[in-house]
Amino acid sequence: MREGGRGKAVELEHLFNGSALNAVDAKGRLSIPAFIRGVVERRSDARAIVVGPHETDPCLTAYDRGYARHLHIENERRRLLEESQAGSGDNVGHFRRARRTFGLTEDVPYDPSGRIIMPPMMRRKGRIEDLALFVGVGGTFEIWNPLLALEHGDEDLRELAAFRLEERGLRP
Amino acid sequence: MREGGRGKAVELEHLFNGSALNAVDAKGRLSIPAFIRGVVERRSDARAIVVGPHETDPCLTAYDRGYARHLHIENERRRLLEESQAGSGDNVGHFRRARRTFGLTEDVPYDPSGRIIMPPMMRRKGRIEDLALFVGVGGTFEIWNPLLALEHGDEDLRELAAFRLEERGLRP
DNA sequence: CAAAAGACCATGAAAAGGCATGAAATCCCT
DNA sequence: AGGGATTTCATGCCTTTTCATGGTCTTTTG
Repeated sequence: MREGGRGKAVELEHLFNGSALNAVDAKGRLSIPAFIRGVVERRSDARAIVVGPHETDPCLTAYDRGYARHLHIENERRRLLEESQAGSGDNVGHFRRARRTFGLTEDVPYDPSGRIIMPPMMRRKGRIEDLALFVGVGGTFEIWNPLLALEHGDEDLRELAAFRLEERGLRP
Repeated sequence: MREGGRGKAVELEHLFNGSALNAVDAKGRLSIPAFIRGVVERRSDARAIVVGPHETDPCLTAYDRGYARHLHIENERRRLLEESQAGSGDNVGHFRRARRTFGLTEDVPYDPSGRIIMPPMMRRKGRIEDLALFVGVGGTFEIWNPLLALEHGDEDLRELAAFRLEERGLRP
C-alpha cells in the first residue's frame, strides 16, 4: 500500500469528499472530521495533516504527508527542467516555490482522538475563530471560517455553509 | 530502513515543514526547533545538522547528515555525466561544486537539549544576530536573520518573518 | 590565567495525552 | 422494517510531558 510506484500515486487513489462543521475551543483545539482522517490515513498512514494558506481564497488548504511528498517531487522535477532550459539560470523560482510549499505550511499531527491544535499562525491566516468548516476538494481539502464562506464563497459554498450552520441551530 | 538503495531515499521520506523564530543568546547558543530535530533524527539518526551559505539568498541552508551523503552521490553522478558528454572535459565544475558542498559547510552536533553553537563563520555568512528564523523548504531548511528576511525576502517570506516577530512582541 | 566551549540544572509556558460525556450514527436480531 | 443495543464521534476538562531559554559550573585550550 505504500508507494507502489506503478504510475498512479497512492495520494490520488482516495479523494477528499464531503464537508463538516466543527467547533474550535478557546485554545484552538479542534477535531478533524472522521471522513478526512480516513482518507489521510489511507493515503499516508500517518496521523497528521499539513495546513497552509490557500492560494487564492480566504481560507486554508490542507492535505496529508503523502501529498506533501508529491508536491516536493514535482518541485524538484520542475527545477531540473528549468535548470536545463534557461542555461545554468537562477534557481530563484525554485526556492520561492519551495519556501511557499514548506515554509508557509505546518505539519500538524493529530492525537488518537483525532484532534489538532490549529497553529496560531494558521489560525490567523485562515481567520479561524470558533467554528471550522471542512470542505473536501478531491486531492486536498479546505478549512473555512464558515462566516467568511458565507461572505466570500461562490454560490455553492455559501449554500453549504448556510446549511451546516443551520444544522447546528446557528443562523447568522 | 537505512538506505535501501531501491529508488526512494530515506532522506526524502520526511520533509522539513514549518517555521520558527528562536533566540540566539550572548554565547551564540540557539535551540533547533523541535520540528526540525524530529526530521533530522528520523532521516539520519544523528543529532547533528550541516550548515552552509545559501546558493542564492542572504541566509543559510542546512540539512542532516543523510542529506549530505545524498548530495555527494548526486555530485558524483553529475560528474560522470558531464565527463561523458563534454569529451574528457574539465572537471572544474565538479570540483567547484564539491568544494562548495563540503568545504563551505560545517557539521554541527547539537546537545541533548537540542542546542547548537552557531559556528562563527556561519554566523557571519548568514549575518545572524540575536534571532534566527528557521524555514522548512522540504529537503532542506533555511536559517534567516529575520530582519534580512523582511528586507530581502519575497512577499511570502516577508509576511512570515513579520508574523513571527510580532508573535514575540517585536515590531521593527 | 583568561576566555571560550561544553555539560548540567531550573523554570515557565505551551502542547500532548488521557479520561469522561452526550449525541448521533450503525448494527443486528427478531 | 422496527427498535433497542452498540459503536463511533465530537468535545470539555484535567494531568503530564515537552520545549525553549536562562543561569551556573566545570572543562578545555590557547
